[in-house]
Amino acid sequence: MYGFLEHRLAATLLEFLARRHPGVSLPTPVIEQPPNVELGDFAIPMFPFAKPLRSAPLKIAEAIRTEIGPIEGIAEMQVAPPGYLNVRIDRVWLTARLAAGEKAAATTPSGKILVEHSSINPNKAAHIGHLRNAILGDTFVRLLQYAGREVDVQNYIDNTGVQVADVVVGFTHLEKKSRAEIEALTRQPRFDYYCWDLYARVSQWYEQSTENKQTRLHTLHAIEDASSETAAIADLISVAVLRRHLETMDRLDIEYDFLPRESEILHLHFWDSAFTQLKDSAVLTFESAGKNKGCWVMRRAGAAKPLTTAVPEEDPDDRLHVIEPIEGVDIPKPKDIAEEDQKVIVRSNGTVGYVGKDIAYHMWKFGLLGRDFGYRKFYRYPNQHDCWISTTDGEKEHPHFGDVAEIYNVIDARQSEAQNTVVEALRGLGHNDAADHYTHFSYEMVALTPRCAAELGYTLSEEDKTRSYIEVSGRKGFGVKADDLLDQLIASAKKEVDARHPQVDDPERLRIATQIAIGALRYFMLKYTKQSVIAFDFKEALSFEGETGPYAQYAVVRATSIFRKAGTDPDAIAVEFSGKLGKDILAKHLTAADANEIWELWLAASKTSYVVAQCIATTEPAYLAKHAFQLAQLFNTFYHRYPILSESDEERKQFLLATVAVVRRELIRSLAVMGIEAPPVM
RNA sequence: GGGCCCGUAGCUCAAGCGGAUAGAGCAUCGGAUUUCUAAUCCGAGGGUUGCAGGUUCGAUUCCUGCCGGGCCUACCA
Repeated sequence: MYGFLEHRLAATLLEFLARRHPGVSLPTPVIEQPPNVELGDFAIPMFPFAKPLRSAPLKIAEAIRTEIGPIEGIAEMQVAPPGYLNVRIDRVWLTARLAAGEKAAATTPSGKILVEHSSINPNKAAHIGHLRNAILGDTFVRLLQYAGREVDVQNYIDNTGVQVADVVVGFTHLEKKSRAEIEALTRQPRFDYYCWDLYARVSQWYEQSTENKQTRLHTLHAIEDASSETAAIADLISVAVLRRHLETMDRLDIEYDFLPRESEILHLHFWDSAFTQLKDSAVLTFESAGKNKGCWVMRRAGAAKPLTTAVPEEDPDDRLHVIEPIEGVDIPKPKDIAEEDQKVIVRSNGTVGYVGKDIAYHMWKFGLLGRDFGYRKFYRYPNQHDCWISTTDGEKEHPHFGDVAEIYNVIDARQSEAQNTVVEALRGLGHNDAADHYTHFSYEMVALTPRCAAELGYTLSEEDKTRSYIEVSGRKGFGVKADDLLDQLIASAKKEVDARHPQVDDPERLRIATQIAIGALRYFMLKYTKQSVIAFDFKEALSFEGETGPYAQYAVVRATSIFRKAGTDPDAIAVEFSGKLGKDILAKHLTAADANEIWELWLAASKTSYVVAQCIATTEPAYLAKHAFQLAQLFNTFYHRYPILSESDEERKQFLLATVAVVRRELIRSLAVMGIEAPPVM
């Protein structure tokens, strides 16, 4: 509603100025909100018009005010020094519509959108870094759906890389387990935790001898042969861990539609198809000499001349790659600088790297590959929604995945180089339209504060102690597991609920505590802007007070309890106010002496769709978190200042109730987009 | 070396395309509960927006140069 009015105001203003000053090129008016409601609801700085119109800002504002004529939804305009045109919304116009529950005007019909998120390597338990990814991704999905878009959610499973091989090595070489024994272990409730520890042990074991390290290579090769025992074990492990990840994310109401796996990209020869096209269009070139001799390479944009002295040992930690220096390992400096402008896609031994497979996968996403996955049902959510997985020979009947016009990849900022390579490959193939609709939804990592690391029992170097944060490391088993954090949050919330509501039965108390825990966690991950590194701290994450999910949930609970006490239905009351009688009451109470404070609530409540649109345009869900918090904050202040049920003026009481009803509805909607439910009591 | 990101109150973070007096939460201190139950509210203190220039009516925001920190830069995934 708010955005609709803003848009109308801007358009009318520009049209007016263009008519009044034909032939003058004018800047787009900036529309913002004045510092306080006393001044109005929109503020338009006139300074940018001063030069082109060769007139003083105040004079322009005055001319607009007196000459522009009536605009539907706008009540009046005022000129304010040093050069603003302040605009007041027609309060009855807006509130009556808002009470009716209208959402923003329908978006222009457009195709399906594919969102890829989570993409956790299926070799160990999910940790807080994965939570940020999944929560950002899932919230973005909900934002798109709120705006009326159709969305497919995909979770890319990298099940053939070294990270899975490492855990296989752990089972077969460290623990000397048979396939049957491993299979029995996969049925443990938290098999992913077992793998978490084992993965860390394997990394240490590799460092003990070069012989041990050889095992990794042999295992990796064995996995590539789909008919081998090792491949069967790898599949057993990765599928079991994947199932655990789905369960963990389901605790947070995060669901997927399709799980494309790297094994199928390999076995269904996606790469062959992509490779042919990439060669034909000369995106890839063969190196016959030099450092990259025998490789197929891509030229890299804005490339680098590394001066690396210390370093690299891989830790292929999902799509969130962590690279850690290994002491005593010295890598020679690259000599030929020109070769550093190249990105190796196919190695000299003929095997294709990760980026190559990603290029093929993205060609498939846009329907440009000419091949498709096989599909079978893999996981059914409690709400009967099916999640599909890729296979080589699937079911005949399946939904149509891929082949979309627009995609979003929720992937850590550390991967932007790789993401750019994929986009450039698409451009090189002539698919500029696809490249233009490829969005890397980039965000910063979650790290641990030194204090948090110490709490987890890790001993830190003196250098680490001085850092503001320390990266998590799957390879070292250094991090906070997602399920552990959730368990801790639930336990903490449960204690409070138990103390406050002894009359409620225990299963219900647990249900409420779980909703609060999810609210706290999801809000925590959303309140930071994407480009901010979250330095994870238990104290902050476990907080239920102040700018938190439970604070907003509590506002809804309070609002709900007013209606329960009053014995009325909030939505019915709101709708009544869109009628003639309601409008009369609104007109009376919104223009009263103390009306500004209550009007602020209505105004804030009118912004949900506007904020959602902003979140989508900027791929920044944090704005919605802020919106929900502000609504809750305004409501809490209002709640304290205005006793509602004891209001003696019946008409005013209805007005206050309508205010609560609308704010409550918008708060519930906003929280729902963040995947947060308000419990019945708190 | 090159690319991307960050530096704002004691701490953690905000600040729509450059706009009016730089805002929240936490922490600290002082208040509010016969009420729609305080996971709440009210108030106070706390800022040379890393430093130095530049652009202009106006800069936390844009440009340049420093200082400090992070990530990326591999025939790993």
